[in-house]
Amino acid sequence: MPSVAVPAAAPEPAPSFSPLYQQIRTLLLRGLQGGEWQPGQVIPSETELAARFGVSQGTVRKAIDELAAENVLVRRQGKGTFVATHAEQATQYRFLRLMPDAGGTPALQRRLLDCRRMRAPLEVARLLALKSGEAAVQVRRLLLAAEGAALRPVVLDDLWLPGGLFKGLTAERLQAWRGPMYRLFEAEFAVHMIRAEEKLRAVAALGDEAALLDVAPGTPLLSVERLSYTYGDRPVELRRGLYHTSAHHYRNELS
Amino acid sequence: MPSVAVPAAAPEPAPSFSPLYQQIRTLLLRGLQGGEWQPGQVIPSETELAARFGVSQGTVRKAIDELAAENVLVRRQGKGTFVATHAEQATQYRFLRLMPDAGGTPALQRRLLDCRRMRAPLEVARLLALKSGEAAVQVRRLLLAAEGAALRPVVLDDLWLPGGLFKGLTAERLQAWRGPMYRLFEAEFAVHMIRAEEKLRAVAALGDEAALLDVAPGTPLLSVERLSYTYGDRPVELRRGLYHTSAHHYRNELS
DNA sequence: GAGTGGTCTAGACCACCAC
DNA sequence: TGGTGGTCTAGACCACTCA
Repeated sequence: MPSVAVPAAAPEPAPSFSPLYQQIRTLLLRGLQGGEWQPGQVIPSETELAARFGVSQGTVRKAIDELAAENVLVRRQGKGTFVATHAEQATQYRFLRLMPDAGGTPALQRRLLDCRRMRAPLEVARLLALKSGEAAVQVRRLLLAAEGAALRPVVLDDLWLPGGLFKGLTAERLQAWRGPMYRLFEAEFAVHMIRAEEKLRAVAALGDEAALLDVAPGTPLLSVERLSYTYGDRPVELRRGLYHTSAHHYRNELS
Repeated sequence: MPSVAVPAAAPEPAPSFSPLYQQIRTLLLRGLQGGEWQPGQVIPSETELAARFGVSQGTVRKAIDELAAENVLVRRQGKGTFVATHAEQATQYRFLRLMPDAGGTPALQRRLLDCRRMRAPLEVARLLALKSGEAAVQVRRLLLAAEGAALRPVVLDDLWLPGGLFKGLTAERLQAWRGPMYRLFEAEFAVHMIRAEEKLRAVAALGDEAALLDVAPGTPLLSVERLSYTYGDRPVELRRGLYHTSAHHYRNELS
């Protein structure tokens, strides 16, 4: 008779069982979401977290393992575990899968075209989970690749951001910023993109798009619609990119 | 003087240190490559493998964890660990990222257009690491989606396979096969695709492609060039798909 | 040399599955 | 009821980093 089997009132009724390390994972995410640890900073050591949460170091390790696999945390042997950031060279264009056909790394320049506040269009509001009529910031920009001596436009990006989160985002602010846009969002607006979903399709370049990308109207372009999420699966950016794929391609790995 | 610092001839000179669990991982991969365990079958239990390799169960577990993360193995609690296969419903179109805009699952029908043996074209030979002049099998087929009562072509696939591996692959064989093509490759030719790399771009439909996809010439199509690999990073399939993305899109997740 | 993550072990117990 | 993977622990030792 190993178990006494008393069906006493369970303290956790419906959601039932969840492994300890998953609970620790949730606590870590809560700390990240609450800003207890900032992007680029170290979090406490595994031993310290284990003591704080009252579990063994191995359990904390498993929680961190998962977050590291999702690129939310980054382990560095001998140094500690860090909050992922879009600041570092290696992860600068973490979400950009565009590659030059010739090989090598992208090396793109930016050109800001527009930045304005507006009422979120219906579709944008729906995808960003905004109330109808809520404010949004729209940004339009070009990415250009050096081709010999000339600069050739390759990507035309249109972004929509929740106005409430991005108070004070202006063209001047964007213009002055050196570095990846997502880094600006982290540093100035405490918005940290941790994952994204993309929908790709082939479309024909329209008049104004064609002009900006310096292609003939009707040229096939790769349309990349991206919805980016922060902690808690909250959508915080809608981006529609048009990629001119004559000398570049979108790279993906499947397994 | 804790270390004696005798620069004796090291037993493992250059590649140096490799964790035990990585070595176990390699041994497991070797077993898979050698056909010791077939797709869909169970591999021995963690305890048994631990005994066989002379390590602890936890070390085997970590090796299996990695292979499971790469979709090479599949864990099933209470049942065992299985070799991944393209046979099961859930993983039937493991490498196909095409989704209907309306939502839901693809539900596509196939139509074989062509299957012939030929000398591998230069570019194909290069990508598949074939010797120049070596035989290749070329397959062309359509995928069609039900749209109301009608069937609309959505994908035009062109495949090239190494002739040496796919002896006896004929149009009749393909025609008669019910189920995913990758499952046929597993079952009849012992070729197991475990990962793939894709390059996407937008292109204009050419005359014959347009006709087959039932679109006007010049229509933008999503070109998906896929190189699939089996164990040991050996390329075994080159596939070029043209996706008509008016009612479907290519879905991707970033993190 | 102190502190961090990385590896490895051994053993206990739980949840799921099949017989 | 027995076997499987899943969780959790505790402790040892290694490799890397930095002062």
